[in-house]
Amino acid sequence: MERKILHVDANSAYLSWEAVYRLQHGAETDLRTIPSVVGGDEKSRRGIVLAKSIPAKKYNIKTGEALWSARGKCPNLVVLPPSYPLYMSCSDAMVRLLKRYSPNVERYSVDECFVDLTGYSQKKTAEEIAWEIKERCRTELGFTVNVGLSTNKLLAKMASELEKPDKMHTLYRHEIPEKFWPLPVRELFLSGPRTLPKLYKLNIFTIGQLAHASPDLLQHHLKSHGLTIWKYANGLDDSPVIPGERVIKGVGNSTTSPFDVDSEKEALLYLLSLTETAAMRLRSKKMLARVVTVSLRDTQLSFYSHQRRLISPTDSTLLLYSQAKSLFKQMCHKEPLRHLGVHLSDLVENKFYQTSFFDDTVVFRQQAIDKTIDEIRSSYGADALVRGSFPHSGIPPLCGGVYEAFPTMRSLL
DNA sequence: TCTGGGGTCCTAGGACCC
DNA sequence: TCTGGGGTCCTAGGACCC
Repeated sequence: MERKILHVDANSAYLSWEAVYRLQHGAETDLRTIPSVVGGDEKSRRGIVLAKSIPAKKYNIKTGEALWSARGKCPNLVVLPPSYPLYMSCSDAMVRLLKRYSPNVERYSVDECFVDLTGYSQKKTAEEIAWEIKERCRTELGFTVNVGLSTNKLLAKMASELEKPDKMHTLYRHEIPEKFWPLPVRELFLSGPRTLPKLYKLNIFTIGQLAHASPDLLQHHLKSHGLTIWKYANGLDDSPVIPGERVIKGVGNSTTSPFDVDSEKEALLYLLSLTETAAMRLRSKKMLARVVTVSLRDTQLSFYSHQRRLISPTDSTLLLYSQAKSLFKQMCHKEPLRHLGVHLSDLVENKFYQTSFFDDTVVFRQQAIDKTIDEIRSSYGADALVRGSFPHSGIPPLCGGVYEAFPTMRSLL
């Protein structure tokens, strides 16, 4: 049976949500009507554009661009700091609205959802539902969305991007030659900045040209990725809409330091801080990690990473930190550091290991300490308990800190 | 006066085994 | 004497998404 899949995408999500919130709290100007962006804090070197208004887009301001560069393009640009809890509640409201049409709602990211309407649209057509969702987001939630409708996730997602904002479009198979193939190939999902030059070299500039290229040729030049985007260009995708919480593959934390980190002492404090939050998230998900990765970015913006596979998986902050520490020492970088990260992966549920593997009393004691620390922090706040090495170090004791706040994303559909 | 932070998946090459 | 070949696991790095 042909599926009916919707892709719902909040327009300029962070910025729209800020605008709606501020209007509801007495603001007179709608931020969506003036050149404005949501951006990170420049003083701590996080100064990039996270979301932009449509007027800001007209100044050629791009997401991810440095704020100083954006101000160069538009001197009276309004810059707002991000407020992530607000975005999460807006995202939740959107998901709740969508679940009134089908239980099969997949939160793809904080501002994008897929809905599988197959079997849930008896009274109205899928087109009518898509239109109604778009209207209700605007009238009931106060922000506009784009809705794409097709028979698979890829085409639904591409349909939602055909025209913005506040639009509903279909992209059914028979519409592919007319609506999809004339688009520049850079518009295609998974055609990123590294792939495009390779496609241009093969004289592929539109999605249609990619669709008609030889899959063998593409595979030869782009490996499996070539075949993936060839399928996408032909509108082929059979990935399912997966409702509910996704099984997490890894948890990581990384941070840009406000100052260049040029001493091992400071670097290790950062790694402890990052490990602490990553391990807390790991424990809150009742998982253990088998692989620890340390990543570094130096002031030249070069990126390095080292990882290590552990003999047995663990969720202990101090065990994970001792691995991070030894990985860091092994990396013996030279340049001052700008950015540090700790990532925990190859996760397993901790119920399998909890009782049988650890008969080591040191490990038991460590688990008890971690549990107590987690409980104190969840009852009295994250800063209720701080390791003694952090005060006056200039380094926050719990870096990252986005605990359960954000939904995870899938890099593939 | 310097481009965040959270993810997922893929690939090449080396180690090691039989 | 002059080193096969297939498979698996591990690691570092790359690419992409929002």
